[in-house]
Amino acid sequence: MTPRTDADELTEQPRVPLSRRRVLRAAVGLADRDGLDALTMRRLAQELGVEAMSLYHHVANKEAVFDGVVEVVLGEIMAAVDEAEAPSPEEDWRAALRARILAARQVLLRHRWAPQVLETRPDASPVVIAYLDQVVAILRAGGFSFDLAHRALHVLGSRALGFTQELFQPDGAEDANAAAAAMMEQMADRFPNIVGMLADAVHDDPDGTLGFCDDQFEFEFALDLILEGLERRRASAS
Amino acid sequence: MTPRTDADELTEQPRVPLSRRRVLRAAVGLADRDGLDALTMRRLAQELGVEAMSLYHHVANKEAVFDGVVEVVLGEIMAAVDEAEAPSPEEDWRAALRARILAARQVLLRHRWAPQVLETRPDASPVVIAYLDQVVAILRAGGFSFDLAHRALHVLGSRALGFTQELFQPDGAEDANAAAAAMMEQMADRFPNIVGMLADAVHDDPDGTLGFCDDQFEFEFALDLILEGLERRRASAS
DNA sequence: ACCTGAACACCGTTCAAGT
DNA sequence: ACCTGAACACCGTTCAAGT
Repeated sequence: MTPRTDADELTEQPRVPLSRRRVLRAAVGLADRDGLDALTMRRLAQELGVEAMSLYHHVANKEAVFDGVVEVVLGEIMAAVDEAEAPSPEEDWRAALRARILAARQVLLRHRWAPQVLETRPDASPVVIAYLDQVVAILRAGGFSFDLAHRALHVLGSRALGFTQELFQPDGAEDANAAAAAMMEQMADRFPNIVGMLADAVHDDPDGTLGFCDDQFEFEFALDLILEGLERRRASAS
Repeated sequence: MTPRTDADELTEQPRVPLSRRRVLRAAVGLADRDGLDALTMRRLAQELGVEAMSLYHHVANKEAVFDGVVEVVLGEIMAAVDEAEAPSPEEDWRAALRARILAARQVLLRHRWAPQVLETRPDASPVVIAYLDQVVAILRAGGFSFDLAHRALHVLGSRALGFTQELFQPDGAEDANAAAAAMMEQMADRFPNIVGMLADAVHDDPDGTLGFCDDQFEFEFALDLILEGLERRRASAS
C-alpha cells in the first residue's frame, strides 16, 4: 500500500518476497554448495538476506526444511525420469526400469547429500509414493504379480531411486585412496584377502582414471544382477 | 596417595576411573536406550557421573565417539559371526556367507541406530576391513576371482553387514502403518499400482502379526536373490 | 595425570514487539 | 500479514585452573 520511494528502488533489490518455494530452493543450493552440515536455519536465512526467524513463517521447523528439500530433489528426479528414453515396459520391463533408475541416479549425483537425508525421513513422502507407483506400474506391465512387485521394491531398496549408500564412501580425493591403499599394504598380513583383491583391481586398470572403484560401473553391475534375478523369479512364477 | 576417609567409602561408589572403553560402552548404551539424538557429550558425561569436559581426556571429540561406538558394534558383530554355525566355505560358500550375514543382522537389530552412523563414516575402520576380509576369504574359497569378489562386495553393499537402509523405515507403530494405508487408499486414483500392491499384501496376511512388510523375510529374499546371481556369474566365469 | 568451572561460538525455537 | 530483536535452552569445544 505504501508507495515505494526512489531510495527504495536504488538501495534495494526488487525484493521478491519470501515463500516456501524460495526457502527450499535456497536450502537445496546451500547444501549443494557447502554440504549438509552447512544447512542451518541461521545460514539459510543469511543466504536469503533475512533473519532466521522469518523462515518460520514459511516452514514449520527444520524438520520441515529437510522434508522440503527431499521433495525438491524428488521433483527433479520425476522430471528426469519422464524424459528418459526407454522402451515401453510391456515390451521390455527390464530396459524400461533400468533406464529410469539410471536417470534418477544422474539427478542424485548433482545432490550428493540427498541420499543421506532421504534415509532419515521416516515416512514416504507423496512424491516418493508417486515414483514407486510408476516403478510398480512398470513391473506390472512386465508381468509381475503384486506380491513379486512388492518383493522387488524391497530388493531394490534405495537402488530404485538410483543410489546405494556404500559402506565407506569413496570421497573422491585421489590421495585418500592412495593413503588407504598404503595403510592396507602395511596390513597385508592381517587382511590378506582384501589386500589381494585391491592389488588385483589396481593391476587391471593401471592408468586408473576411473579409480579402482568405478561407481557407475559397479552400480550398473549390481542393478543388472538384481534385475536378472527378478526376471528369473517372475518367469518361474508364471 | 591421599588415604580414603570413611566418608568417602560411605558416600562414593568404588569410583571406577574413566576410560575410553567405559566412555564408548556408555555411549552405546545411551544410543540404545534413548536414540542417536540423545548421544551428546553433555548427556554422555551425565550418564557417567562426570563433567562433559572430562570426556575429552579419553576421546578427541564427538566424531571420535561416533568412530568408537561403530567400533564397539562391529566388535559385537565379529563375535556373533564367529559363533555362527555354517558349513565351510569350500563346501558351500553361499550357505557360509548367508549364515554369517544373518548373524551380523541380529546384532544390528539390537543397535538400530548403528546403520545410520555407520553410513556417515567416510573411511572404513580396521574392524570393517577385517570383516570384509573374511567375506572375501569366503568368496575366494568358493571359487571367486578377486575381480568378481570385488564386484560382489559392491553388490552386497550394506547387506554384507546385515542391514539395508530402506527408503522409508517402517517405524514399528502399528497405527502409523494404518495411517499410511488410509492415506494411500484416499489416493487410490493417484497411485493405483502401489495401492493395489499393498491391498494385495494385506490380504495375503490378514492377521497381520508380521505387518505387511516383514523385514526379516524381505531381507532374506533379497539376500538369496543376490547370492544366486553372484553364484551364476561365478559359475559362468570359471 | 585426571578432572572441573567458566566461557565462547554456535544451534533451533519462542515470544512479544514492530511495520 | 510478514518480519524482527532479544531471549531461552541447548550444543561442541577451549582454556586456565584446580587436585
